[in-house]
Amino acid sequence: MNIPERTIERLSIYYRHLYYLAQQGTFNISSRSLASIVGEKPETIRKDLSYFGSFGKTGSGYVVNDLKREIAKILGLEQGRRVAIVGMGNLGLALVGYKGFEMLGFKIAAVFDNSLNKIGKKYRGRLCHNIADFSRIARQEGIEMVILTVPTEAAQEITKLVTGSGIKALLNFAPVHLNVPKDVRVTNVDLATALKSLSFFVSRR
Amino acid sequence: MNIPERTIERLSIYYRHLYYLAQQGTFNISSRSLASIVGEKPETIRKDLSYFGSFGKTGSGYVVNDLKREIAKILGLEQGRRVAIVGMGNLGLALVGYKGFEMLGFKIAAVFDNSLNKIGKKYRGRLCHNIADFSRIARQEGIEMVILTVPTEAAQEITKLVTGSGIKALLNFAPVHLNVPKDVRVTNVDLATALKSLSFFVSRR
DNA sequence: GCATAATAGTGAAAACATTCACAAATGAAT
DNA sequence: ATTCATTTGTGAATGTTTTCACTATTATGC
Repeated sequence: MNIPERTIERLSIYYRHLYYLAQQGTFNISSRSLASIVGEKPETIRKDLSYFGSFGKTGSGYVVNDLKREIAKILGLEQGRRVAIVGMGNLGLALVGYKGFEMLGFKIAAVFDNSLNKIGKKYRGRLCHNIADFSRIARQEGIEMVILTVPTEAAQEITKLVTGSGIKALLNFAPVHLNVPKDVRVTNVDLATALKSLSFFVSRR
Repeated sequence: MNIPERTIERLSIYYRHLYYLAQQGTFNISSRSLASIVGEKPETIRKDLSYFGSFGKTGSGYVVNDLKREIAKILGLEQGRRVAIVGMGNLGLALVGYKGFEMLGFKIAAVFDNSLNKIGKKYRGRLCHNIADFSRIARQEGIEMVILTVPTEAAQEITKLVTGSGIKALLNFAPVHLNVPKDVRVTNVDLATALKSLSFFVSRR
């Protein structure tokens, strides 16, 4: 069966809210209530979950902790994935300090740059490595995913280096389309694009 | 006619690449070449454009500058929209310095925070205002869109303040679903979610 | 224990988005 | 001038995602 991409995105969102709910001690939740929290429709949530199994109980809904665990399993969050950030500019720096990542089971295990000003310095307790050493250190640290916050001009070249070292998942903040081998997954986060899309809706009001 | 949401997102991406192409002096481009640059199919590009008119010329493709201008018109980028950033934490700070915004016709006209440590300070040349004065300053500065980089706990409350001042477009970085009046548009950028979605694809390899 | 309300799960229908495939127009080459 | 290659724009076909609507199950109140 083919699982819609949007389903995966939504599962991530459900996960986060289940995390909050668990924290504040909520035991049970119906698809209806969860829907109103996450801003979706109840049937969307039920359908999304149905791709992976059936986790609820007719009449009373879902057990928050169980559902949270199931989604973690689906998304592969249980193993505490190890992530590297490449590019210690403003954005990279902001992301090293972003609590959301660690909270959800990601471990920022290494950071890289190519500038001599930055290599050897510590950023929130993490030693900045020379990007030239990526391959060795990535292996050593068990890096599985890379967050790319390098300047646009450098993005493609560094992508080549990184995928050449066996990385199969990239979160790319540079506003370019990266050419990668077929088995590598890229997710683009394009801040200016998000803003431009919004602008369209401002215009047509 | 109903324009697909993805079409709008893609137009933004086309726009940026047309901008680059224009800068480097490219005069003409076919849907085929543009497609390979932006990572889409040629017919997707043509279909996307067809919702708004017909801008190409059979046999020779599109004039880069003209198409760029047309898309700018569609997305409402021509008027140099004025944007405020609310929340001068790490992420807000990184975004004030993000060149992509200004380059594409957005003007970061004001920044806000609620902390006395930050109010009155300058961030990349912009005076940080007290969030309590939002309404007045937004009117004064002609703010149309807000980038929200406040802590999760504060996001809903500040959204209320901001929409209460007549703002109709929000780019939200806080990982919550914001409740807003029907005529307000919210785009969520959720960094941890993007990473989690990627994680799924790492798992299933 | 029974009636009523709440709720999950899910095929089927509807809505939405992409891709195909081709006609018509243009450009280039000779 | 004619042929051939290129390319757009677009209906139609296909594929994908969401929503509907219903069944079956569980919980609750009396």
